[in-house]
Amino acid sequence: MEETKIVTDGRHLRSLQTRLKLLEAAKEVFREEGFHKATISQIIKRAKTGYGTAYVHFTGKDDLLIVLMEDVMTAFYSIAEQPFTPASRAEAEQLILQQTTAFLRMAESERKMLRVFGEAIGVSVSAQQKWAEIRERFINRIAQDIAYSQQHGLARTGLMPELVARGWFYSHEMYLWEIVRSDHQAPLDEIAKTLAAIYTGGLYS
Amino acid sequence: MEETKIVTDGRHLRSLQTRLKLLEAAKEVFREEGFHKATISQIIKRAKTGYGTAYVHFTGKDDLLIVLMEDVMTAFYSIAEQPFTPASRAEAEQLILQQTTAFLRMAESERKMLRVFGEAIGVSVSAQQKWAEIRERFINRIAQDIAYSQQHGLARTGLMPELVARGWFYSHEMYLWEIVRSDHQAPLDEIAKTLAAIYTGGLYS
DNA sequence: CAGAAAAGTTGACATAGTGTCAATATTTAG
DNA sequence: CTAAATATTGACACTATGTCAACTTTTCTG
Repeated sequence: MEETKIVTDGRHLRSLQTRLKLLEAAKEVFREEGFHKATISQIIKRAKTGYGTAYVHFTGKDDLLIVLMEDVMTAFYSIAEQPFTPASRAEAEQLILQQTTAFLRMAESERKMLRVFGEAIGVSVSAQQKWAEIRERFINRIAQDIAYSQQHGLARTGLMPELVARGWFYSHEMYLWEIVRSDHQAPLDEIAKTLAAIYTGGLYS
Repeated sequence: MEETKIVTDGRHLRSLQTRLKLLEAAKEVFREEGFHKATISQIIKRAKTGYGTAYVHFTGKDDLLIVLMEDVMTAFYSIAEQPFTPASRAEAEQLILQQTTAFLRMAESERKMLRVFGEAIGVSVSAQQKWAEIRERFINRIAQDIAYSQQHGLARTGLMPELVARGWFYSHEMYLWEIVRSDHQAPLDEIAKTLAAIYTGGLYS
């Protein structure tokens, strides 16, 4: 049974301070340099700690980044967990457009850290796992929404909700990275409109 | 004006031999170790050349891999360049399912090298660029196909072909990486069916 | 065909970063 | 005040990269 105890212990307090200094420094260095170019030496220098200290508090660069990602993750989760109980097809379409838009806007508002994270996903196994967590949570939730629509006679049956949800998330995820890198040509709303339209109505209907 | 000259020159011949030995060795090492774990030392050892030699022929590990990707790329291009001139909506749907299936099967048949390439994309800028080339070529071609369908009254208008094509490719690309990593749960044909169904008919039609 | 020039090959070296650990400093407890 | 517990530190060993001056092989030329 794990328990979060409030520690007034001065030693733990100092340790906690150091940990926070390191996290703060890491955030700055990551934003300025990106994941690959950022080094432990840069981080400890800015945090004003010794080299080894970083390895006492974190297992390495990945670990440092993953802790920093928690904030961004909660924002993601709040989008995924939006209630979805439409009574009509029109309402369903509206909700989906809303969710799509919120998802893409996130890319814009959290651009800096997501850029670093996107870079890390390619390199670090633990960053990859963390992202997979976010992704699976999203996909599960969307799959639930699809099942709901199918059960209420709003959406066509005969397609597996989990597979549709995965396809949905994948196209959104890639557009997210595009926006994070500022590679996108079209305005954000146009992208959201297109994604939602294809997902709900398809190209040939 | 560039020209491919046939060289009978013994020096160039030796050089070419070395280059090929390096490429062959690199292919083997990459497949066995993956991109990150593979080292130049391993490669030159297997190619039986000196360390510096690798850097005479290639600018680094990325460059070596990119040359090896050419084969895989041509296979991809042949799928993208399949003719698409359907006369009816049914024919269009059939062609799309075919293309989707071919794309996903590629992931299976070229799994080994694609796995390495997928790893490299996260690390190496040049691998990233090479993949972007493949992607853009695909997207352009699909956008053309969509425009064709729109112009012939088969597909709905009011959506930008380029944006739809991008969404299409993105969901396919991610499923491709999933298959490459053998992470996929559903059988390949089920995935293809779902992707094609959503793309053509949407979820709510 | 000798020997100079050109082209190709090589491994030792400088550089850069990681992660570890024995020594050191600080805090708490008796 | 001293010993034990905890936290911090930087020097060190290690791994890999990319460069370059020296060396080898091939071609050219008188």
